[in-house]
Amino acid sequence: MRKYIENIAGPIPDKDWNLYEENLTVKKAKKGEIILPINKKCTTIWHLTKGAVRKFEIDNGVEKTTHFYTEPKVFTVLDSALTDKLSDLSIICEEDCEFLELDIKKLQFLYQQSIYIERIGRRMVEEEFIEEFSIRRMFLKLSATQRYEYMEKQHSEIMQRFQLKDLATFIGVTPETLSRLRKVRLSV
Amino acid sequence: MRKYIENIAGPIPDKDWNLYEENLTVKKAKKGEIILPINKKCTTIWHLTKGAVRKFEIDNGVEKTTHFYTEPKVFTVLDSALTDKLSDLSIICEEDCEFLELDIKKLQFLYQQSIYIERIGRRMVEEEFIEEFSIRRMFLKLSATQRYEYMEKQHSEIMQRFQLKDLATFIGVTPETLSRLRKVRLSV
DNA sequence: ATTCAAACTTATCATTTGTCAAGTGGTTTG
DNA sequence: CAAACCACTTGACAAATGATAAGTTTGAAT
Repeated sequence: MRKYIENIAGPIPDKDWNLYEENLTVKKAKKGEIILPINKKCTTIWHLTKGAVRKFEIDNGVEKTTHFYTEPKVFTVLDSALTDKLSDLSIICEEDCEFLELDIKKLQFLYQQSIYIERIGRRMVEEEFIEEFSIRRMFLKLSATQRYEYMEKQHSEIMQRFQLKDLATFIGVTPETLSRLRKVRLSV
Repeated sequence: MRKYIENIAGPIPDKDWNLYEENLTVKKAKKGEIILPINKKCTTIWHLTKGAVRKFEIDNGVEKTTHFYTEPKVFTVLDSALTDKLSDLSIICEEDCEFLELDIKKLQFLYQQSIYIERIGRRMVEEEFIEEFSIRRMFLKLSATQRYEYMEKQHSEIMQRFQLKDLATFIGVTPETLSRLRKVRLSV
């Protein structure tokens, strides 16, 4: 996990890393477990060291997947973690998972102790922002079929570790439509 | 501009703010001017103090608007600014504008001098991330008509200061379709 | 191994949106 | 002032997608 973070945030002195690490708690969760339910305040930064999780919202009773994460990855529900708002997203384990958990209040305290930890925060969010924007551009410039093909090529791991119905809502179509897109694609 | 930034990033000591401010350069641009062309590396953080600008990409010869900004606002093209990649976005002034410009290399140097400036960076990107995600959710859960109504209610300033054809591509429809959505809406 | 539930596919039909083409109104420019 | 341009609208038709319902396959649990 240190290597993963340093790869994004740059080298971190041992002293600062130890301070960060001291505040991490090991957790495990089984496939199907919900690590954050909807309408609960998010107070945790998860460091996914093993497994796969999925973030989704409920829209008129239907799950709409917003993110797929596989190890190694650091994630949270940012607007709930930064404010007093309850999360309108839920996070579920799609495989047996292992995490290092970090309390958001502790992190905000650590930000004051170490410019390197503040930098971890900045760099992680910068990368997430770029990823988030690239997903929106996928909607602006690609048709549903092209979005499926893009995910297939650029994020093939997602195709293997998550369900098609969840990929469907992620790319903004119904599962039935995705099924049709795949059929057409095979016959070409 | 200091007030705007402190409102997001929290109070900043005079010493650190002065360091930040010393590196800002005043610039003006007329309506229609392109402050960042496509295929040029982005090296600037703009602080928009007056006016309105629009970010767009070119998709098969057609402009697709990705962002609308009005004063006060801080913006850049993050992936180009952080890497050596050329920008695939362009930024154009939709009104006569005034900016405070900050060189990205200077900012990265400043990050090492002041944890408060590092914090400005983190907090600004956190807010941008949340905004970016909320736009994507608009695509996931709203129809084209609902996206238009959402923009009308939540971002009425955009309706007044930008063109409908650009709002159309921003919400992911053709200008013709937006025109029809508006017509239906009026008759209801 | 059998059973059951859920994921995935298929089909039909209605709705939404895109494409292409033309028309209107306002603004700019020579 | 006239001409040209641009934003916006409208219309007709084609293509893409959603909704509903039913059928098939897969995988998990007993």
